[in-house]
Amino acid sequence: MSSSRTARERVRAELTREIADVARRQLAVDGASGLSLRAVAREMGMASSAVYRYFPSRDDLLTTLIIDGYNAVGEAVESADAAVPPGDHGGRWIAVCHAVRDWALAHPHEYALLYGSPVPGYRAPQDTVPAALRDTVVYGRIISEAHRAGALHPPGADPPVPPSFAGDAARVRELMPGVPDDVVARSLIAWTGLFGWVGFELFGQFDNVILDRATAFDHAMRCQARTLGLSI
Amino acid sequence: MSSSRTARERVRAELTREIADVARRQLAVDGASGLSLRAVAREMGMASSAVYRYFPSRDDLLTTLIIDGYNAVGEAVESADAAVPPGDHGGRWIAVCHAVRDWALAHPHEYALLYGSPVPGYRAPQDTVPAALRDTVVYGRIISEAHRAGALHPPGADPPVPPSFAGDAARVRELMPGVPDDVVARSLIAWTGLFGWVGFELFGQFDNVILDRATAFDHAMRCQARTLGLSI
DNA sequence: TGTACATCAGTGAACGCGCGTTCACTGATGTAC
DNA sequence: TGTACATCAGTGAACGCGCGTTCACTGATGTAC
Repeated sequence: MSSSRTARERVRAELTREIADVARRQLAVDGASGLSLRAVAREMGMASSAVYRYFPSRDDLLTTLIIDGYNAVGEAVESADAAVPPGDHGGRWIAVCHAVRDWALAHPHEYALLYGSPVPGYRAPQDTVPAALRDTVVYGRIISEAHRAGALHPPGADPPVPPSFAGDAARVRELMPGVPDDVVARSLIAWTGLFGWVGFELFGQFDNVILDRATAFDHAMRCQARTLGLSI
Repeated sequence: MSSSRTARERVRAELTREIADVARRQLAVDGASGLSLRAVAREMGMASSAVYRYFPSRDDLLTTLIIDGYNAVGEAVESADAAVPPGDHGGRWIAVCHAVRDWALAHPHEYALLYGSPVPGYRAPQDTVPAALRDTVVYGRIISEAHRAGALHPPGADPPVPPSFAGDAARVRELMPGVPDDVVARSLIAWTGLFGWVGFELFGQFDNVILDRATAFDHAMRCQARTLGLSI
């Protein structure tokens, strides 16, 4: 009977999800290298060997968590972007910035797993790539649309783009169609600046120095918008 | 005899240093969470318990590595800065950027230890703070001197600095005396942008996208210089 | 609808490993008279 | 200068722990006739 077959499969899918959830909770407490299959099994109330019915190894579990994490950031960024009128490109940028930071503050260990030091001994498979690009796609769309709308007015001339940058610019341009090389360069700077700021805040570099972090962050990202040529 | 006393003390100091060196080498291979006192002892050819004569715990060893790491970056940044004429503030900024990136590429795991996700279960003591600020001090001096020399000409007006930023700006200003709040804000952006870029490059976010990394980095930091108002 | 068989989930014991840290000890090095 | 004593470095065994992964197994669930 096909309905009972899907019943078994549904249970399986649910348990798989539950294991990932438990693992994510442990990740949130102990960090990536503290994640262990045995601890997950313990919390699930099952034998450690049983987990292997669902994930063939610890690394596979980790890969799942990474993909889920990228998707979670991606979703947060997508809905933050969608909540702003499409023509308000500066507002969309700011919304995306706050979405990234808010998610990072809410899930620090998960953020560290995605954007921090790589887990020793673990090499991410290519499966993570599409999920990893989800937030970047949104960002690219904002820049691309702003450019097409003629809404980018950077305050000054950048140094001339070196010709050898062309190849990299072309690859990045797949995410922001129609945008010239100098805008690509500026966009990269703003994007890495966003994650650099969030990383500094999260990993302790701002301790005892920057205290009113929401204010500083918001202002910094508004400055970035200005530099990008977006009006806010 | 005081000379023999210092002889013993010299041996002790040397062994302490050697243990740290071995640990640093292992850190470079396995990353921070792969560092173990037992493995260090093994490579030193001594009993694992003997290491406790030199470092009271694994965390103390880690603290030493962190402090040494910050000092190494600091030194690299200091000498890069010193190699450029003091009046060439833009050149000094670029030199500092490359010093940070070069050091990071040469010591990726150590960089991750300093600027990446914190090691789970380890809390850095306050002893690391002065070393951690060494590179920042150099940066602050460049900005401060450029400002005093009237060499900062940012290309456009930033959004107005929110009044609640004043406290944080004052704290940062201890590292860059005499600099107004808006310059402080821009400086923070460029600084976090530098580390954000290096982090992206080191932790794999640029894989398959940015390939000619030296070119892209150099150009990006030159753009940052322009945004800061430095001439290059 | 009922029965024989195949598939799958979960168990529990085991393998082999490495870790941080403690502790009583042996020798060697330094100190005081 | 020589001897008795104190300090220190280093040993090796042990404690107690947790880990990833394998494997032969028991039952339960699903399938085919």
